[in-house]
Amino acid sequence: MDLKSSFSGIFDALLTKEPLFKNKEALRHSYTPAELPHREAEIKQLASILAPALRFETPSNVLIYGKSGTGKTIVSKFICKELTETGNKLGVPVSTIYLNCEVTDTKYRVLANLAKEFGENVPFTGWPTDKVYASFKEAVDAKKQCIIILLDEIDKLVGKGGDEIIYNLTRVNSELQNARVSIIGISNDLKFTNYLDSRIQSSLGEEEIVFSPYNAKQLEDILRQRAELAFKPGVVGEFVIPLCAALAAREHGDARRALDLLRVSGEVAERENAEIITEAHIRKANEKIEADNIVEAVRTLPTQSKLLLYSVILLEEMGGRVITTGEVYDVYKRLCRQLSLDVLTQRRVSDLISELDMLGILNSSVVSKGRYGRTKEIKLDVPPVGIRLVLEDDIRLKNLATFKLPQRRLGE
DNA sequence: AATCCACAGGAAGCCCGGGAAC
DNA sequence: GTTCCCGGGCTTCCTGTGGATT
Repeated sequence: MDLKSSFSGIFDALLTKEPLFKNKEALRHSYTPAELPHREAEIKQLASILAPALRFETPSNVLIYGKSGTGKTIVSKFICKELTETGNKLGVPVSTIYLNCEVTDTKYRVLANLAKEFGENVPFTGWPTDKVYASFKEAVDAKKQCIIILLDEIDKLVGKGGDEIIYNLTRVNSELQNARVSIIGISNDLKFTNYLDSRIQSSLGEEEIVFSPYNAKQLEDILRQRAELAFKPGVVGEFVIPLCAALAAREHGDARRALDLLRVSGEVAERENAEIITEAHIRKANEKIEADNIVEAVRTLPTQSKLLLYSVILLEEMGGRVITTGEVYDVYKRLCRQLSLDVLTQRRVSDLISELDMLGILNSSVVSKGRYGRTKEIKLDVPPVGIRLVLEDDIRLKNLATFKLPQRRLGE
């Protein structure tokens, strides 16, 4: 086989091929368009709450609710940017800090990050939390200024001692001489406040804004605006945007999902050397996104969870009865021995199974089988064959491909 | 009605690695 | 070096439980 002749210039061909996009960035989540359609009311509301900062009064704390992809983050960031800029123009020092609590999900980390924003040198671990707090306060209070702290995904903080932080931050003003601090909390979880201490509830939720999901029509407008920027003219047919919008609307009106869908559709079409996006491309893109999400979720699982998942797959492949925690644990123990890995306790395994359930990889429900005890009934929620391959791709699990479960004893 | 299975799932605390301070 | 703090994964110990079976 003559590799050289058949493949030389392979990149040339790919480069000269005319792409359908003119600016793919416009479809990314990080892209902030000049206008945010269907969020005018929320923008106005948030702006009026924060406006006092420009008169050097402390704005109320705000809680913003809404499901993912409803524009909470983008609107808040947008307002904060405007606020800082206006502040600069007027000579009023306003600074805003954005923190995503999914990453910084403990009180220490939140404080450390905040302190760092103000130039304090705080190690990412090591100090007592009080000290970090003190250092943060000192840095903030160094000059007369208004500070708005944007805590995204604030719901991720509760239960990890993060409530304490929220409480401290909402009352830090009483300990400050010069600066003023306000908090904007952004939560995906509508019932978030239920888990909070009532003292925090009242101080954090002085103002509340709810972002409702976009409907299909609104998603269309958003997509249209972005498609205009992202694609070359004539690429996006009449039906493309309504279809993408409709598919995304089924996922609780998630604009991010809609944008992903549009982008991936374009990529699929491009790869097939098509000149316009067709319905088939969109359907394919939709499946691809779903599959990619699962694969990514499985691939990044910790080893023990992978092993558990593998156990479930083996049991499922044997067919027959429903799978219970005890059975999974048995198989899991064998796999561990085979790979000479530590065996976790059943208690821990039970938690791991629940985690897999939350990730949507498994489906587990607690059932009582009367005399035969109470257990979780476990079902796989992903295609077994594909996922099995993903798991076997992990170096640590390589040897599993040859592992065989002993046949079940007869009569059982 | 009482029993009892096969776990669920809460509470507390251990251990470890990372790091600072002394 | 020793001693302290933090967070995360994990174990130990525990109490709770729905309903088939006795």
